[in-house]
Amino acid sequence: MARLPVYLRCLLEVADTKTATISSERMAELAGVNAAKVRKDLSYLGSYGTRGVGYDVEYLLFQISRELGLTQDWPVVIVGVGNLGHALANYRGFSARGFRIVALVDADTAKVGERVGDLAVRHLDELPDIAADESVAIGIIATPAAAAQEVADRLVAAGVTAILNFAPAVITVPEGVWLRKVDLSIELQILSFYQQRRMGTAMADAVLSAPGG
Amino acid sequence: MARLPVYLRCLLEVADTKTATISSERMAELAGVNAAKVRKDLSYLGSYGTRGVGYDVEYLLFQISRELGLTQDWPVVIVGVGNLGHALANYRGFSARGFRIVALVDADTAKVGERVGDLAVRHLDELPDIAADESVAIGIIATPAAAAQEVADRLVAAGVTAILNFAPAVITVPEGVWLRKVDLSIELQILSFYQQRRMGTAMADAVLSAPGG
DNA sequence: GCATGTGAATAGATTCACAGCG
DNA sequence: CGCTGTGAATCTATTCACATGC
Repeated sequence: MARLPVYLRCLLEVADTKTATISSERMAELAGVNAAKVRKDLSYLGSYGTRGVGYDVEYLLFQISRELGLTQDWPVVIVGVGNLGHALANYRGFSARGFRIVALVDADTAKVGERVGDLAVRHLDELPDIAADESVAIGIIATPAAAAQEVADRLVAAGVTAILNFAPAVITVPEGVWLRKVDLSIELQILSFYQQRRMGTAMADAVLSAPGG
Repeated sequence: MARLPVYLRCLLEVADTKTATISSERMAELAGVNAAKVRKDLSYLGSYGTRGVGYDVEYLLFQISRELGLTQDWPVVIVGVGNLGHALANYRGFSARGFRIVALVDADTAKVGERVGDLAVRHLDELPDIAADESVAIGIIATPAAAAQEVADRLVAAGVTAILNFAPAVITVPEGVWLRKVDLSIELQILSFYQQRRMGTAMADAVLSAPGG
């Protein structure tokens, strides 16, 4: 369920305000979804609500954290230390949720040794050692598109079983390895698509409402 | 249709290899989806394929570009010039698709004047002027979560009708404004969720297959 | 013959509406 | 009485399977 992390964030905000319980309706408002959806989603975790009252904020926080595996910390390696790799390495949202960046690697020897925050960039060839030493569970690909598939293959070979791909390329991984992708350019193209359609209809409307149209 | 940009990218790659036509099956392979889905998606644009042959690569490229509104360029403003804002400002994938970053703005006066690539950071208060002068169509929010809603309100007030939100917060916009969000931390949490479940089942399997289990 | 385009079938997600419980 | 939990209804997306046309 891709919405659990959103609920988690909402609950953390609510917990700050010393609110003890929350209704599905209030939660839906905060999360920007339908109340029935909230209840159905939460019911998959078990019956953690109280009828007539709502959900206990602290208890639900714990249950969702546990379900998402956030009660343990996950060592993460970032491959590709360009602009995006830098930004991801410094992104506070990761550490706030128990994701610990344990290594930055790059294929470019010129970048090896460069310091980013607490870490020094290491070479891609060291990936197997790093993965083994640090028990890396998640790999982030922040390389150019052309390198993405090879990097994915190397991550898998090193034993990494979950990959987040920021490179604008479709990559394939073996059965049993989880893969998610974020394509920044695609997000803008989707917005462009809607803007484009708006203009199409705006023009059509203008024509239709024009005198004599 | 969120898959059109993926098809576009695949077609661009194929076009580089001087291939004149492409079948839905080959396209599906490149895009990592089902062939029937490709055909159904493309059929919404019109009947641009030839039975027994496939799709003309150049023609389809043009049709998809047009549908996505990529035949014109879209002025984009980025709000928030932290690590992520920097990375987005330098991201080549945007300009490659006709998205032109025309301004970087930040609420922090200490950042105003700082140069990032060709642009100097301007103050958030200048947003209405910038939006009007540059006909900004798309705004990108790369601020901390706490500032996101106010920035969105300001973008809307300045006439921006499409917003891409990178801040980890649910924001609301008026009817007629398109909003998409990318939450980096949520993507990792989803992977964590699957890893967590894998461990759960791995343990269950281990127990079940243990001698006497 | 071969690959598209598309109705029909299926699967999945969302919403409704209300029974059940505190 | 209020709010959860959930079966049923609805809507949307995906896949199948084949008629259609080059």
